[in-house]
Amino acid sequence: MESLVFSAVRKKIAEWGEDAEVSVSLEIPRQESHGDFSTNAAMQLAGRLGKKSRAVAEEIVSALREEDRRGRFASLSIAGPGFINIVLSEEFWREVLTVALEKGPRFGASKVGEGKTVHVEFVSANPTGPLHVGHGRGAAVGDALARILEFTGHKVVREYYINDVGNQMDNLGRSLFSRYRVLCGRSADLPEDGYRGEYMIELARDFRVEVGDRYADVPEEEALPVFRKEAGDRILRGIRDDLASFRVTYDRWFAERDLHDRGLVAAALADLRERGQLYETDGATYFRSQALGDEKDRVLIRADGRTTYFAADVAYHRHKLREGFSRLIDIWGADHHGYVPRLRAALRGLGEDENRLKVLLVQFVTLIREGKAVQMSTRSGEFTTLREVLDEVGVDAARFFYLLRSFHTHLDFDLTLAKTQSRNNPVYYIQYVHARICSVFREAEAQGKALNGHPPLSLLVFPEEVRLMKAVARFPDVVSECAKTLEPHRIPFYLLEVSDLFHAFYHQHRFLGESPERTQARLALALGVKTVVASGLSMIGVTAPDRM
RNA sequence: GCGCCUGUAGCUCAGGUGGAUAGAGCAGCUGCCUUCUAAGCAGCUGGCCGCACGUUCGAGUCGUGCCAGGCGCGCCA
Repeated sequence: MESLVFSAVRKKIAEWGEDAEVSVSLEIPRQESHGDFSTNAAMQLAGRLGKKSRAVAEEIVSALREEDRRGRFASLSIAGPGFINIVLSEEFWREVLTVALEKGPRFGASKVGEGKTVHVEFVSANPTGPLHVGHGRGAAVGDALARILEFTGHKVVREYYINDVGNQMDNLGRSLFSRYRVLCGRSADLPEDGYRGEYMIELARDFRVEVGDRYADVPEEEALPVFRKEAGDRILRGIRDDLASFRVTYDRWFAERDLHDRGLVAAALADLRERGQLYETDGATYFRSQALGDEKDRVLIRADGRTTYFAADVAYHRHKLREGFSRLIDIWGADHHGYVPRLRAALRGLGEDENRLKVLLVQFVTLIREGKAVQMSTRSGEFTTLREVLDEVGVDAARFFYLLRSFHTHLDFDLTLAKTQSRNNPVYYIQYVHARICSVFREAEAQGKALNGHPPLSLLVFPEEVRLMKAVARFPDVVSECAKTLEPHRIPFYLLEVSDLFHAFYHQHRFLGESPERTQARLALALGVKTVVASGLSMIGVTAPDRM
């Protein structure tokens, strides 16, 4: 559709013998009265040709008229400084609606990603405590992107990287041991930087129910391996359950431990060493990251011989690239942004194409309740968990609110608004469209007017009807735009637009009670709307209810 | 000090590769339910797009410099 007009304009440019370097754009004007499409071609070309832009526009318009053998252009006009405004025939939009009805749930699906494999790593919170609201945003964004990429033909692997190695796990084990000892009636102090959240006490209680006081008097160093593992495993299980409740599932859970056990960290280090990227100072092994764009060189092996977290991460990304993914997408919290340059440096140091890696930094979330920010602090264990938010506002509202904002900006998550089951809540506004259409279909069925055969779409002539057809037709472009920019928030915004148009139509016109032909045509239109709404909602992981 | 993100209506935010009169929700004010779901519709009020230069036919959008907020700058993960 767009491409049709575009190529026609392009062709004219070529006929003039101009180099095609001129940047000509074709866009959907903000103002409805400026047509369905608009191009600035004449203004771009006028300077080059040394002619008046309106004169150039005249020539392009007449050329377009010749080109248009199938009568797709309802009108072509020149406006302002030389814009060419194009109005497509209503027949054109009916054709697109027909396509939407034929394709159903596959409408908007594409093959742009065919043959491409994408690895999406997201959340990957350390297994030291339950997921909080910030993780929820990463989960919503990562999952939505995965769904969008799949819909556009990519082969997607979703992965959770588990940081189950390092000081923090010892700390976690000690914290659990301490809580456990207290429950057993022994005295015990929490470690200095121990995890002091309420959940640790619950974990200790659960564990004690299973093993009794067996470890109560075992020396800490001896008990530690057991407690470290128990704590990590149990917390990870909780994370997995929370994510499942949030409708987020993974294809793989990748443990950092495995990288070490399989020798992948050593292999990555050896690789870098061979490429001359390492050197030693003060007993530690450094990576020459500064020369590759980082602000300074980074330690990979500490003076005491242990590898750093960064070393494992280098190995992890090297491993993923070697699996052959066309593209790696890492979704991180904004607090990790300083880490990006060193990781890119690592890829370059390994001789890999750093452009295969895309890191998306998701900005922070502030919970708002009754107009005031809810304070959070992971250290003291006082934070709002994802679970609590889900219990309070529900999965649909939570996912929707997380995705309603571009992840580049801070998110104020208004719990009070998300929770209201009223007209104020935009989730319901959209879901209501779906429920209303289903209701209409039920009623049509009951009256023996169900949709069948080939509805006479030529009866769709009212402005509200044409606007809806255009909105439905835009869906494939919205989806592919999301896949290109990796910006899922465009989906909810599109859905809100469609919903606006539908509710306006619904209020002004009736589906049933018109002539049988008109009823058929409008039911077809409703089905088209239902299709894109259901499809769009599924893209962001929100349900499309049949009734509300 | 350096780096990343952000600055648009009272509040929260949209504004495809620069385009024509800058949009939505909330909040506030008016109207509309004997008709397929009022979780809805129609309307009103509300703007120096942080500030200043620059690029050009044309800037919320691009560049530079300020100002403000958030987040980072470990042989932690």
